Amino acid sequence: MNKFGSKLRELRESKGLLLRQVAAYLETDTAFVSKLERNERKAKREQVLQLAILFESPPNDLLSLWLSDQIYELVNNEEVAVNSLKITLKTIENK
Amino acid sequence: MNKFGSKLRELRESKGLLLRQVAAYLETDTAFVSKLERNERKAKREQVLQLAILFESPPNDLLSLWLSDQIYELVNNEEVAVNSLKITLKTIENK
DNA sequence: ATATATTTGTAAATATTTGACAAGTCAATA
DNA sequence: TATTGACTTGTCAAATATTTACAAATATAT
Repeated sequence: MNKFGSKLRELRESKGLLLRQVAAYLETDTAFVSKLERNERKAKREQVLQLAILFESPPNDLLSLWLSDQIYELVNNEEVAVNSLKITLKTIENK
Repeated sequence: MNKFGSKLRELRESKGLLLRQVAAYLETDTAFVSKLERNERKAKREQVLQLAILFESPPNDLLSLWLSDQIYELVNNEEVAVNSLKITLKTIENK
């Protein structure tokens, strides 16, 4: 769904930061950050890492949500979504 | 990896078809089909369905491999790949 | 009402993907 | 060894998609 964006908003609000402060940190505008939070735009991998630093959050936690959103976006609507995910998991887990 | 392309080649060879015959069926050229088989090009969803008909193979089987390749391509290289896949699975399975 | 924060819309710039073709390799065999 | 047929590789312009920055709209708070 929008796990990454929701987390971002949660972290931002818990720190009492404004969109424009996060935007400045990422060297972009508030519209972009707003869109990140509502999953209307996709963050670059590098931006996820920067945000992890800003929010003192484990990078892999944010990366997992960020990647998961992308996977969801890819497989969502496909009847074979679950099956395909399982195939991929097996493939990866068997190195 | 290249599950879809490998399956395609396997099916094509088992039917004794030439690349150009499959290409004609898909209204494209042999180079494109060759690239599909070697995962150098991505088939359109519609082409997967056409191929399922040509090879009398269950559409969902081919679609699963086709989608799985795309998921793999997306998460491959990411340390958090497995974790992200599991998150996505849970999200989808809980409807 | 004003000021500040956030969201929405969009046009131009960028980037990515596609499709079609030409030229290449390879293997079989005349 | 020349030819043929099957497949692979490389290129590149056209078609698509994505990104970006900005302006405008809306919402929230004082």
